[in-house]
Amino acid sequence: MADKQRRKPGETRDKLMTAALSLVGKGRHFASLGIREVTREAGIVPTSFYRHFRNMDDLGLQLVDELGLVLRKMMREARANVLQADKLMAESVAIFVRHVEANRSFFFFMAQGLAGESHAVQESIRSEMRFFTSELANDLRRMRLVEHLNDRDLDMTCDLVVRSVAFSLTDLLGISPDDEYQVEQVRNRTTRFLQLIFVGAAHWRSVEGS
Amino acid sequence: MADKQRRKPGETRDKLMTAALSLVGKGRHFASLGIREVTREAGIVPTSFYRHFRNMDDLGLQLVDELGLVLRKMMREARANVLQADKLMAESVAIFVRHVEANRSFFFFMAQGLAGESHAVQESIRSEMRFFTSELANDLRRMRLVEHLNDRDLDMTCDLVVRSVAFSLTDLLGISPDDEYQVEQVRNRTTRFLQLIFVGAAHWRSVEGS
DNA sequence: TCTCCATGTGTACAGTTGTTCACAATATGT
DNA sequence: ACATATTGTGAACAACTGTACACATGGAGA
Repeated sequence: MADKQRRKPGETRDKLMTAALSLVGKGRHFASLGIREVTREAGIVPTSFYRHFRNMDDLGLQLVDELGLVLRKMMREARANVLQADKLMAESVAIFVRHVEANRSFFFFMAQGLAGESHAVQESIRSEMRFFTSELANDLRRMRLVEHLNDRDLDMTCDLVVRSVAFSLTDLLGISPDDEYQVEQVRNRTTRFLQLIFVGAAHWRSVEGS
Repeated sequence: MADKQRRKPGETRDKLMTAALSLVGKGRHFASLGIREVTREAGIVPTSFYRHFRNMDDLGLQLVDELGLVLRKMMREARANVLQADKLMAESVAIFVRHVEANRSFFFFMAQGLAGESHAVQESIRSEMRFFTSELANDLRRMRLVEHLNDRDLDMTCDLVVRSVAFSLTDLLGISPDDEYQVEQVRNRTTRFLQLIFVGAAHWRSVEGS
């Protein structure tokens, strides 16, 4: 296959991606990063960059792919740990916050890419979010918590949920991860957002005709 | 006062801000703009930049101020035109979309600044959103549409509304403003988001204790 | 009217950028 | 074990960057 890797499978490649991510994590904006800057951070000579990426946009796209893995891991953990329905939202939010803190740079990158980056990166992130939305819809359907909603309305609900959580990401990244008080604030607010949305979903049919 | 202006009150200053905004409107990210680039676009010599701004971050902050004016104008129009409660949300969303199309570059800048920009710009935009949220809460209170909610819950609801609309901004900016079909899609989806939220708000008390 | 000061210009410079090219090292397939 | 394709290196380049300085200009307050 075209997938047989180089001698050490993408060691420098990883170093470059990690370096870019690290710069983003330090507050730099991905759009303002240059090739030389990234290679410098990675401890690599600038020319080597081109062995792995065509340009910075290319690197961005590959970062989105890795971001996808992070998101999937998060989803898996949520599926495994969120069992009883009553704590569903609070726990999901807690898991989300934990993953954000564990992969801060990745989520920085995601938040930045959502608005304004190279159109390709933007579309990829949006696509990841759509995937997340549809998986969430599947889960909810399976848990039989929303049987009165048709597919379209369920999808809308999940879309709104994912968006709200994604927006909370902005809050979360704006505060220090050590400021447990503020983190708790974000957790609570996000949880209440979700509760509000689901209260709306529970009573949605009754006003659908209006 | 310290406000007595230069001979022509901030003509070049405006040219620089407009130039930066125009570049952002063309797809560039604000964080990646340079002084020379902006002055070139404005038809000004690079050195002149320093007569008006200390650096690009400074210019960004002043752009946020102008953005505030745009938002206030939008709010005023909404207040004047949204009269009957039944069309409230659809009409508000329509007004929002119209303003975005009329000031595309400004909203591009806002969407970019929400995540990642200089911390000061980010905080300013967030502050604008908070202001918007509290004004919305005041209006709803005055219209007596949400009398069963206490202040805290009303504020949460409005917060979620503003966030949802702000996220729709991302959708809106991702499509061509001429693609009326897609714009209509965004309008409809956003409206349904708001309806879902308000259905939730209407039934909120009943589950508050849970 | 004269003077001052905010504003705009031109030149200059050292540092950085993206990218090319020829070359060195090395793991892989045979 | 050898040839080859893949990966890393160093030097080089022209283009661009932010910023400093000395200077021109013209409106406002006296």
